[in-house]
Amino acid sequence: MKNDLSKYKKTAKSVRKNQIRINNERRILAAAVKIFAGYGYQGATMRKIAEEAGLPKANLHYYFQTKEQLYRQVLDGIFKDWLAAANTFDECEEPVEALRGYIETKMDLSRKRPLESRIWAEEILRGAPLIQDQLEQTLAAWLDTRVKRITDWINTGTIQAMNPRILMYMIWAVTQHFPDFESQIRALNQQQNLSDEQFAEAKKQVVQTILKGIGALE
Amino acid sequence: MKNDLSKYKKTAKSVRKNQIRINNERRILAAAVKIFAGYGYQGATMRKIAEEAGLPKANLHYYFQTKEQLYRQVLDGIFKDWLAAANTFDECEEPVEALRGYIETKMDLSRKRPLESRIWAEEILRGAPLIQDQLEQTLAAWLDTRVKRITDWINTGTIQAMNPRILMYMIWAVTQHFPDFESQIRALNQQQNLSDEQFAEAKKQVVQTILKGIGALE
DNA sequence: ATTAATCTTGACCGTTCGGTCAGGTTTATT
DNA sequence: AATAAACCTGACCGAACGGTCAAGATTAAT
Repeated sequence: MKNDLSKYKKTAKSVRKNQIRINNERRILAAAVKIFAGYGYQGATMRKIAEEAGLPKANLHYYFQTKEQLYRQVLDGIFKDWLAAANTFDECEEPVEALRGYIETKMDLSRKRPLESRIWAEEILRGAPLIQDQLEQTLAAWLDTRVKRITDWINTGTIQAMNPRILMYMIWAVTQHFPDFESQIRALNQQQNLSDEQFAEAKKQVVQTILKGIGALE
Repeated sequence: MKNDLSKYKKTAKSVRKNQIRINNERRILAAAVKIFAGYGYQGATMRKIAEEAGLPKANLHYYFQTKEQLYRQVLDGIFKDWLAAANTFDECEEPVEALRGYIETKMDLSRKRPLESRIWAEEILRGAPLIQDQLEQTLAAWLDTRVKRITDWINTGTIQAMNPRILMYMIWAVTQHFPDFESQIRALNQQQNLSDEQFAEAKKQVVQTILKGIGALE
């Protein structure tokens, strides 16, 4: 009842009034991303998130009734960004440009938002208890349409025969490896995160290897 | 003091006596792998592990003083298997056979022991708080020698120029993706885990794509 | 100016966590 | 047979968890 937005009268002033709510929800969500990424769902505590957000713990429960609801909203935001990264894939006619654009976009997104990538990875690792439905419906449908496009390319002889699903799994695996296994890569790189130059090199090599690996280059 | 093995007198009988300890430690470790993999370090509880092992909780603390020590032993076991998988890499002279063998061995290991792969992934995801030293020393040294071998191949013109480290990251990413993201793959595969045939196809395509991608095939 | 809605918060609650321990049982040694 | 070492376990502990709530403060509507 407390958080039922429908009771807001939609006057100009009450809409602006929401600014407090909007601001605080944003602060809390940003803090939640940091804490969930750093400690995992179970390791994250409402106390830590409240500290990070600079708000009393009870205030978090005013905007998000439970820890699980807060976590769900974080996951929803990640899922949307995740799917949005596919635009490049759809915009290009040519397989080489479509795949190159998609891989590069995913690499850049992973570089820019590593925390989100790690939250996603942990959720999948735990068996996707909260987003199984979205995976089975939204993501499965998303994948199906891309698989069809790749299959068309194969049938017209534009690229060599292969299983398109496995190709997509490989792309996801490689692009998400850099944020998800950042601490391992850092330990193997003289305790330094990849520099922008190193990351650019990695991106280039990933694109080259995959495109050449499926016979789309040279 | 209780668990100090050094106080065992090394007579024939006392060595056999250890059987109780050996059996129970094995049972507890096996249960710990299941629970840590299913719930993560924080989500796993000593109670759940005790239930899985069929022992009273206090008994776990008799063999492993703390949850963290139990977890460390689980991680150590995984790390050893992880490195042992590299034998194929070292046994072959030819780059194609060495890399193919290594990739296939890693794929098979991931298929056979997905729980261990997930525990490792979660530890890295959390920033490798307990195994940073091993990564920076043992694993870094391990990687260096393999990088040298690949560099030799490049210098002798056996394979094309590339960054060997990034190649290894890609191999790790792809091989570990299948167990780590199993629930995602399942959701995209009609709610069915990959069959043996599907997995064999994936293994073949992964090997082909990477080897061809670095110019080692055709 | 008054009322109502929204927001804020310290104090508190029941539950579960990792871990302890005393005292009993089983196994090995002599 | 007696002693000692190793093993077992129900009951318990303080700490930390997610979540609640009443009462006050702030903001919006009239």
